[in-house]
Amino acid sequence: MSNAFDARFYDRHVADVAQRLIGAALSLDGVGGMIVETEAYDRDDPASHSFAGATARNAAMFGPAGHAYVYRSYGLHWCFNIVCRPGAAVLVRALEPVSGIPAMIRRRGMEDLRSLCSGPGKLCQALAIGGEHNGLPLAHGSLRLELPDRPCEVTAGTRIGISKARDHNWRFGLAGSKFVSRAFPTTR
DNA sequence: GAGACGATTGGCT
DNA sequence: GCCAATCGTCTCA
Repeated sequence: MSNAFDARFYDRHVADVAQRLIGAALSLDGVGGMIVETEAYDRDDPASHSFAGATARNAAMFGPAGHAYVYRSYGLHWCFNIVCRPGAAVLVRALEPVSGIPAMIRRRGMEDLRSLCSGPGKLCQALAIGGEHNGLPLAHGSLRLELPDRPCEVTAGTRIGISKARDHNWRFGLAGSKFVSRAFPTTR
Protein backbone atom coordinates (compact mmCIF):
# COMPACT_ATOMS: atom_id res chain seq x y z
CA MET A 1 0.00 0.00 0.00
CA SER A 2 1.50 3.30 -1.06
CA ASN A 3 1.52 6.22 1.32
CA ALA A 4 2.36 9.90 1.27
CA PHE A 5 5.68 9.27 3.02
CA ASP A 6 6.92 7.02 0.21
CA ALA A 7 8.70 8.94 -2.55
CA ARG A 8 7.90 6.09 -4.95
CA PHE A 9 4.23 7.05 -4.79
CA TYR A 10 5.04 10.19 -6.78
CA ASP A 11 7.21 8.44 -9.37
CA ARG A 12 4.46 7.79 -11.87
CA HIS A 13 2.63 9.93 -14.39
CA VAL A 14 1.32 13.08 -12.73
CA ALA A 15 -2.21 12.45 -14.02
CA ASP A 16 -2.09 9.07 -12.28
CA VAL A 17 -0.93 10.67 -9.03
CA ALA A 18 -3.69 13.28 -9.31
CA GLN A 19 -6.33 10.52 -9.46
CA ARG A 20 -4.85 8.65 -6.52
CA LEU A 21 -4.89 11.80 -4.39
CA ILE A 22 -8.68 11.95 -4.56
CA GLY A 23 -9.94 10.87 -1.14
CA ALA A 24 -6.67 11.74 0.61
CA ALA A 25 -6.71 13.75 3.85
CA LEU A 26 -4.95 17.13 3.76
CA SER A 27 -4.55 19.34 6.79
CA LEU A 28 -2.51 22.20 8.24
CA ASP A 29 -2.28 22.39 12.02
CA GLY A 30 -5.30 20.11 12.39
CA VAL A 31 -7.49 22.10 10.01
CA GLY A 32 -8.36 20.33 6.78
CA GLY A 33 -10.42 17.72 5.01
CA MET A 34 -10.66 15.19 2.21
CA ILE A 35 -9.34 16.03 -1.24
CA VAL A 36 -12.25 15.85 -3.70
CA GLU A 37 -10.78 17.65 -6.72
CA THR A 38 -7.32 17.83 -8.33
CA GLU A 39 -5.66 18.84 -11.58
CA ALA A 40 -2.43 17.50 -13.11
CA TYR A 41 0.30 19.72 -14.58
CA ASP A 42 3.21 18.09 -16.36
CA ARG A 43 6.74 19.17 -17.27
CA ASP A 44 5.97 19.19 -21.01
CA ASP A 45 2.57 20.76 -20.56
CA PRO A 46 2.05 24.23 -22.09
CA ALA A 47 -0.43 25.07 -19.33
CA SER A 48 2.07 24.27 -16.58
CA HIS A 49 4.18 26.87 -14.81
CA SER A 50 7.15 24.56 -15.34
CA PHE A 51 6.79 24.45 -19.14
CA ALA A 52 9.26 27.30 -19.77
CA GLY A 53 11.81 25.89 -17.33
CA ALA A 54 12.78 26.56 -13.74
CA THR A 55 12.46 30.13 -12.40
CA ALA A 56 12.50 31.70 -8.96
CA ARG A 57 8.75 31.27 -8.64
CA ASN A 58 8.40 27.65 -9.71
CA ALA A 59 11.63 26.34 -8.16
CA ALA A 60 9.65 24.11 -5.79
CA MET A 61 8.19 22.26 -8.79
CA PHE A 62 11.70 21.04 -9.58
CA GLY A 63 12.45 20.19 -5.97
CA PRO A 64 11.81 16.97 -4.03
CA ALA A 65 8.60 15.00 -4.64
CA GLY A 66 6.02 15.08 -1.89
CA HIS A 67 6.72 18.72 -1.10
CA ALA A 68 4.40 21.69 -1.48
CA TYR A 69 4.45 24.19 -4.33
CA VAL A 70 2.49 27.29 -3.31
CA TYR A 71 2.11 30.30 -5.56
CA ARG A 72 0.05 33.47 -5.66
CA SER A 73 -2.63 33.73 -8.30
CA TYR A 74 -4.11 36.94 -9.68
CA GLY A 75 -2.19 38.88 -7.07
CA LEU A 76 -4.52 37.89 -4.23
CA HIS A 77 -5.15 34.16 -4.00
CA TRP A 78 -2.84 31.29 -3.04
CA CYS A 79 -2.87 27.95 -4.84
CA PHE A 80 -1.54 24.71 -3.33
CA ASN A 81 0.21 21.99 -5.32
CA ILE A 82 1.88 18.67 -4.50
CA VAL A 83 5.17 18.15 -6.33
CA CYS A 84 5.68 14.85 -8.18
CA ARG A 85 8.40 14.21 -10.74
CA PRO A 86 10.62 17.23 -11.52
CA GLY A 87 8.48 19.91 -13.17
CA ALA A 88 5.24 18.00 -12.54
CA ALA A 89 2.72 18.82 -9.82
CA VAL A 90 -0.87 18.21 -8.76
CA LEU A 91 -3.03 21.25 -8.03
CA VAL A 92 -5.45 20.64 -5.17
CA ARG A 93 -8.66 22.41 -6.20
CA ALA A 94 -11.20 21.44 -3.55
CA LEU A 95 -11.62 19.76 -0.16
CA GLU A 96 -14.56 18.37 1.74
CA PRO A 97 -14.20 20.06 5.16
CA VAL A 98 -13.64 17.53 7.96
CA SER A 99 -11.66 19.00 10.87
CA GLY A 100 -11.19 22.49 12.24
CA ILE A 101 -14.37 23.66 10.54
CA PRO A 102 -14.93 26.59 12.96
CA ALA A 103 -11.48 27.92 12.03
CA MET A 104 -12.33 27.61 8.34
CA ILE A 105 -15.61 29.47 8.83
CA ARG A 106 -13.80 32.24 10.67
CA ARG A 107 -11.11 32.60 8.00
CA ARG A 108 -13.52 32.41 5.08
CA GLY A 109 -16.15 34.65 6.62
CA MET A 110 -19.01 32.36 5.60
CA GLU A 111 -20.73 29.32 7.08
CA ASP A 112 -21.80 27.34 4.02
CA LEU A 113 -19.74 24.13 4.12
CA ARG A 114 -19.76 23.88 0.35
CA SER A 115 -18.23 27.34 0.03
CA LEU A 116 -15.36 26.81 2.47
CA CYS A 117 -12.94 24.86 0.28
CA SER A 118 -14.56 24.59 -3.17
CA GLY A 119 -11.73 26.18 -5.12
CA PRO A 120 -7.92 26.41 -5.01
CA GLY A 121 -7.91 29.93 -3.57
CA LYS A 122 -10.68 29.13 -1.11
CA LEU A 123 -9.06 26.07 0.44
CA CYS A 124 -5.79 27.95 0.94
CA GLN A 125 -7.67 30.69 2.76
CA ALA A 126 -9.58 28.15 4.86
CA LEU A 127 -6.42 26.26 5.84
CA ALA A 128 -4.30 29.43 6.12
CA ILE A 129 -1.85 28.15 3.49
CA GLY A 130 0.43 30.86 2.16
CA GLY A 131 3.80 31.59 0.62
CA GLU A 132 5.58 30.51 3.79
CA HIS A 133 4.55 26.93 3.01
CA ASN A 134 6.14 26.89 -0.43
CA GLY A 135 8.67 24.05 -0.68
CA LEU A 136 7.80 22.49 2.67
CA PRO A 137 7.55 18.67 2.94
CA LEU A 138 4.11 17.11 3.37
CA ALA A 139 5.31 13.95 5.09
CA HIS A 140 5.72 15.51 8.51
CA GLY A 141 5.35 18.79 10.34
CA SER A 142 2.20 20.90 10.46
CA LEU A 143 1.32 20.10 6.83
CA ARG A 144 -0.14 16.59 6.68
CA LEU A 145 -1.14 14.41 3.75
CA GLU A 146 -2.57 10.92 4.25
CA LEU A 147 -3.57 8.71 1.35
CA PRO A 148 -6.80 6.70 1.31
CA ASP A 149 -6.64 2.98 2.07
CA ARG A 150 -8.28 2.13 -1.19
CA PRO A 151 -8.77 4.07 -4.46
CA CYS A 152 -11.96 6.14 -4.68
CA GLU A 153 -14.34 6.32 -7.62
CA VAL A 154 -13.02 9.18 -9.71
CA THR A 155 -14.52 11.23 -12.54
CA ALA A 156 -12.37 13.15 -15.03
CA GLY A 157 -12.83 16.30 -17.05
CA THR A 158 -10.98 19.19 -18.68
CA ARG A 159 -8.96 21.57 -16.57
CA ILE A 160 -10.35 24.92 -15.48
CA GLY A 161 -9.09 28.46 -15.96
CA ILE A 162 -6.26 27.78 -18.41
CA SER A 163 -5.77 29.06 -21.95
CA LYS A 164 -3.38 26.40 -23.26
CA ALA A 165 -3.65 22.62 -23.63
CA ARG A 166 -7.34 22.66 -22.79
CA ASP A 167 -7.77 19.26 -24.42
CA HIS A 168 -6.31 17.14 -21.64
CA ASN A 169 -8.74 15.43 -19.28
CA TRP A 170 -6.44 16.09 -16.35
CA ARG A 171 -9.00 17.37 -13.86
CA PHE A 172 -10.21 14.73 -11.44
CA GLY A 173 -12.98 14.67 -8.86
CA LEU A 174 -14.53 12.36 -6.32
CA ALA A 175 -17.57 10.86 -8.03
CA GLY A 176 -20.77 12.42 -6.78
CA SER A 177 -19.11 14.88 -4.40
CA LYS A 178 -20.97 18.13 -3.69
CA PHE A 179 -17.75 19.85 -2.64
CA VAL A 180 -16.04 20.23 -6.03
CA SER A 181 -15.44 23.76 -7.31
CA ARG A 182 -17.55 23.13 -10.40
CA ALA A 183 -19.71 20.22 -11.46
CA PHE A 184 -18.19 17.64 -13.76
CA PRO A 185 -19.93 16.88 -17.04
CA THR A 186 -22.48 14.18 -16.33
CA THR A 187 -20.85 10.89 -17.10
CA ARG A 188 -22.72 7.96 -18.50
C1' DG B 1 12.00 50.41 -15.84
C1' DA B 2 7.55 49.49 -18.38
C1' DG B 3 3.93 46.59 -19.83
C1' DA B 4 1.20 42.30 -20.13
C1' DC B 5 -0.90 38.53 -18.00
C1' DG B 6 -2.70 35.04 -14.90
C1' DA B 7 -3.88 27.09 -12.56
C1' DT B 8 -9.38 32.94 -9.01
C1' DT B 9 -13.09 34.78 -6.55
C1' DG B 10 -17.24 37.29 -5.43
C1' DG B 11 -20.66 40.43 -6.67
C1' DC B 12 -23.84 42.11 -9.99
C1' DT B 13 -26.99 41.74 -14.22
C1' DG C 1 -22.99 34.88 -17.71
C1' DC C 2 -19.96 39.08 -17.25
C1' DC C 3 -16.48 41.76 -15.01
C1' DA C 4 -13.47 44.20 -11.70
C1' DA C 5 -10.01 43.59 -8.05
C1' DT C 6 -4.99 43.28 -7.43
C1' DC C 7 0.09 42.33 -7.66
C1' DG C 8 3.98 39.05 -8.30
C1' DT C 9 6.43 37.26 -12.13
C1' DC C 10 8.20 37.28 -16.58
C1' DT C 11 9.64 39.46 -20.95
C1' DC C 12 11.60 42.97 -23.46
C1' DA C 13 14.16 47.33 -23.92
